[in-house]
Amino acid sequence: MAYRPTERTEARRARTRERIVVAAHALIAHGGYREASVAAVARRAGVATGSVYRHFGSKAELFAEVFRRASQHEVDAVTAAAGGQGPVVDRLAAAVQVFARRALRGRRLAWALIAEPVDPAVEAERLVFRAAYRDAFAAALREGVGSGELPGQDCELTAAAIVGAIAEALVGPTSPTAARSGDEEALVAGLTAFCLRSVTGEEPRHVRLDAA
Amino acid sequence: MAYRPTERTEARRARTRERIVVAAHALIAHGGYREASVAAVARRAGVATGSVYRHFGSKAELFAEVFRRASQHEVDAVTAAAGGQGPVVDRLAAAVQVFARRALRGRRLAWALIAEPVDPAVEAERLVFRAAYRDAFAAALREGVGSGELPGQDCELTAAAIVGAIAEALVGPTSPTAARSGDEEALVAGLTAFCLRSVTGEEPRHVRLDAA
DNA sequence: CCAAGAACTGAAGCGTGGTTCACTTCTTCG
DNA sequence: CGAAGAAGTGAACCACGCTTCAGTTCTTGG
Repeated sequence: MAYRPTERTEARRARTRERIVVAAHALIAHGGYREASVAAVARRAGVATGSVYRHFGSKAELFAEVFRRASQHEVDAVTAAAGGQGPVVDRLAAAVQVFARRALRGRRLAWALIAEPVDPAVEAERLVFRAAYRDAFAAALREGVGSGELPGQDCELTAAAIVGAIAEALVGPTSPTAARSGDEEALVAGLTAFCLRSVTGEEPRHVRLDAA
Repeated sequence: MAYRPTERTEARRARTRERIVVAAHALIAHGGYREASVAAVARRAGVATGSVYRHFGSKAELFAEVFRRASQHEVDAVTAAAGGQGPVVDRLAAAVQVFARRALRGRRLAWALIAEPVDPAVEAERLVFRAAYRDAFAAALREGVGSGELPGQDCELTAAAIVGAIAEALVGPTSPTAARSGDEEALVAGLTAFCLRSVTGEEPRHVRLDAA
């Protein structure tokens, strides 16, 4: 025998792998899934297309890792904001704002993470990602309901609805013009107000309709 | 000259076209965009694949029409519910419930209409569709704010957020288990409560954070 | 019935983009 | 240095599904 992988070569290998992930991330953040073909990723990473398959079994596997990393980063920020020590309402407001500001800062990436069409393997990562967001909100909500700071409600449902509301308002196709114009702070403020009303508001009596 | 299209043949042509649209709709409602290949649509409609192109310039054109029809149907129902005569709060509740119940009844179709990846031409139809939903809610909200029934708020933003919240809770990947278990009425009730709180609730004072 | 022309057919064409693989280059160690 | 074997290369391959089109069938008016 003659050649055995050594620390040096493994480090180089790891660095190449990293370059591929970074390149894929950059391409997704710029032009979404569409722009991030395997060939383009390889070109940007400075390797041959075939080399991508030395590090990842498939395109989906590569993208799953990119999603996992990017989403972890985002979720950590929101979870931290929601999980502090102050009043629950303040923490929820902070979490909404962190979510919204970060999404607005990197809108293309946010869309890719939240809504852009991806193949099933990557979709599975997204599910984890969105569930983590939901859980961050749900945990704070449960705490608030438990301590009496918030009225009784289905915390999981409220949390999911909040995630959907933010996503729609920020990156959805019906995003109000404010999301595209410069007034991002107004949008964030409005969204915060919406979310706080939705968790603290009293449900008014209303007619229950049976018609569908 | 000899052959001129007559009423009879035009009627047949229209019927064939209709069968194609219906077939595409059925396939989408069953298995989404994926299952609705041109070949499958043609097979189900009882025509050759090539014949589809006698009626539609492209697959996207066909699907745009299918989306337009299906979405119009849904939006009409929501708009009617939101646009009645009673108190705004009741109408909003009714609109949410109509939206939710219909989506739950045909979940696969709802997903296709609301969230499933489609190509740009169809996406344009979806934009119209979601905007119409938003507008139905926004109109009622503006009325409520105008009459003093609801507290002041950015009605467009609230409406978009409500659409997002419903979509996420019903068909999104973070949809709570209730959406999959049998207890759909509880889900609808919870969602209604969320939406009403979000439009009627008082925004509590909270610390405005500057950190992103 | 026949000619003209429209509708229909379905197999072949084609573009796209992920994946493979025979070959080259590089690294290690006796 | 030279053999062994891993990493890297990129052109060719291939699957998939929309689209086309030459040939066929159907409908109409003379």
